[in-house]
Amino acid sequence: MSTINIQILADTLNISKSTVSKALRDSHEISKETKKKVKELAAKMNYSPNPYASSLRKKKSRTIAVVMPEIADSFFSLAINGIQSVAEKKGYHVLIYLSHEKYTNEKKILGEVRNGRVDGILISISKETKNEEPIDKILAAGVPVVFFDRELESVHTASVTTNDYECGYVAAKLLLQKGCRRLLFISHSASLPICKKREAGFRMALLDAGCPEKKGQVIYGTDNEKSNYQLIKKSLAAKQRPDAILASVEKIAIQVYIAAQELGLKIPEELKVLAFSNLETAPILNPSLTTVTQPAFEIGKSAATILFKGIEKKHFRLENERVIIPSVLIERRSTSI
Amino acid sequence: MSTINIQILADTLNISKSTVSKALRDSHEISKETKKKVKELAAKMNYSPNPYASSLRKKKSRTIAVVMPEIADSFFSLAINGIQSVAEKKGYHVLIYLSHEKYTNEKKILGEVRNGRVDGILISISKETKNEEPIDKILAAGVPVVFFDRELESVHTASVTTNDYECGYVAAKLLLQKGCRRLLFISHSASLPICKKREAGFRMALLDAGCPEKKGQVIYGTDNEKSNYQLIKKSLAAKQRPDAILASVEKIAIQVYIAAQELGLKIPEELKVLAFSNLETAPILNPSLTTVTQPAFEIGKSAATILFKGIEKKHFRLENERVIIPSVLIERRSTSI
DNA sequence: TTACATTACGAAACCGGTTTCGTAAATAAA
DNA sequence: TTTATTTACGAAACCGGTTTCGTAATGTAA
Repeated sequence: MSTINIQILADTLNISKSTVSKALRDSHEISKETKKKVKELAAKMNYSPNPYASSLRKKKSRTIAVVMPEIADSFFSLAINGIQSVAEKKGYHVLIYLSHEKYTNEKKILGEVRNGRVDGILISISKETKNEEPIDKILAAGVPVVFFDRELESVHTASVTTNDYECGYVAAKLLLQKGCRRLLFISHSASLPICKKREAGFRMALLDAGCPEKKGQVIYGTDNEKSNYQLIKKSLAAKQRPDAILASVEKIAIQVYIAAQELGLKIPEELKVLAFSNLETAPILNPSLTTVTQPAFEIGKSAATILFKGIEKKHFRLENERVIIPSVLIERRSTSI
Repeated sequence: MSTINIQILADTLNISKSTVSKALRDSHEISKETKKKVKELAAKMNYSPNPYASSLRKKKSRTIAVVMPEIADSFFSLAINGIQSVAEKKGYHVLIYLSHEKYTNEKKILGEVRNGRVDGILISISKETKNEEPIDKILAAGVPVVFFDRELESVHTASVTTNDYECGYVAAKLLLQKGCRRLLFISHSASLPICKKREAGFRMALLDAGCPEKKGQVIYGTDNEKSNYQLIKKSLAAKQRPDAILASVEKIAIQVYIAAQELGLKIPEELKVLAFSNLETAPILNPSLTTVTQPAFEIGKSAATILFKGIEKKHFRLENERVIIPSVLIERRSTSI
């Protein structure tokens, strides 16, 4: 903790601390000579004002919070990159919180950022989250909130998402076009809006193609990679095994590859695979993976941009901002005929 | 910004704010009944104390900063995970800063966390960083700093790294054992200690194997993926092309795969590849990639643990802490004979 | 009954800035 | 020359907590 403060500067120069404060922030009330003296001394003494003292008085923290389920995931790291790029330009600091997909963690986190710690919040909700109360409390406290990717639809605030329904539809359609008939959608959540939309698109594509609804055409993974692996392996080892898998997230796709490899199932000949994924390695997988690639960086960037509007413009109506940035389907070998 | 503060609680209950403050923190000076009243009202009003007011008085922010070159990289996201897991348990908040491999960015960031904003700093330096001044200033201000992965050796403080020299040696040795003779080490920096150590280990293995030192056996990549791709492609297209590549970082390995694919060079038959990498997809690449896998999570966890010792124990001597957590060589198909 | 200790609380200082407001001195306008 | 205005600065309040210290009321020991 630096022991040098504005009072020391003032005493050293035999002026008042108000003068120092104003001089450092280029107030018109202060003469050029005084400003020069003050700034030189400040530089010499490596003085930098305590941000919390300033925050207390100004009621602005110049800090935002990013609340996410996890970080070791291509989508989320790219999204943070996008968020950070905007925050950096604006001169804001970024606090990172991980819910680890638990509602209770998320609730606790949200309780800790409701009290002036941050000027705004970007959040991608946990799988478990259904209750809007923690977020509503934040909004009630006047702190702007923007959802990115995973939203809670019942909360009236801005969101930046991608066209999940369409992507689910298009992905399933591609698999159908490639001649697959026993499609399996492996989702990482039965309740998250993004997953439900992808699932709905998937189901609709099957209906449109005249495929009868079958039970077991959608299964739900967990957060545990091993149990997902078991689940997938079991499903791929069944007599009536799927001939195509659509994975809702990259972590599941990886387990599908491993399970298929383990079982000696050839992709794409015996099993086609398509995944929602931001894996940089998709083009060099064995075989290269067809993906629905989300604009992760742009989602982060756009969400942050909207958040800053909400922070800086008092009468900006966040709840009217519902941005949808389309994902891109990139065909690769894992779905070739 | 929540408008409800300790004064409002006090007024509502017709007691003083000192009593409220003490009651909320279970001071022995306050009677059970008063504590109960205060806590109930606080809960009812969703009161949560302003952390910056508290920080100002206590001279503790319960916040740490993590300064890294980038975040969209498996190593760094896993490291953050490790850091976060410790911070969470300790009840600390985590600020994330990205230097984007630029010294000037890093310097600016370090200037902004020297003033009470954080109680400690975890840093992995940028490629460009050679000057210890910004970090020394922080240490001089009494803020503990711990390096993780990328350290600045001239600064006297704690560091958590991996056994880079040995890994460089072992990796090269493996490639030699597989019959390769024209090894190429592609490094992402000529100056970073971790890269220099890996390179030194690599060179030593070649010497020990009686391979004459050749120029061009080590080349240096940039931060730009396209230019790395060009560099690699050029090198692989040369007459005397390498028969094995050791990549110092996963981003480079990916470009090697893409370039080899583009040139129709078969891995591992015509080119063996080994990379320092934390890619989750290493086992399912085409072909699966032999890696030196760094204990990213553990490095983050260990660095954070040491940092908190430095924060909490006044007389803990950080400069004596030099932890080295070994990496693991995992053989896969990309180096098979 | 007196002296001393304990309990429970409030007033005020404090952390380190920012902001408001008052004012002396210098300058401009009348 | 007098009055109005501008310039440049300082004193003090303020942000919202925490902490120190003083003290009235009650309890306990001598």
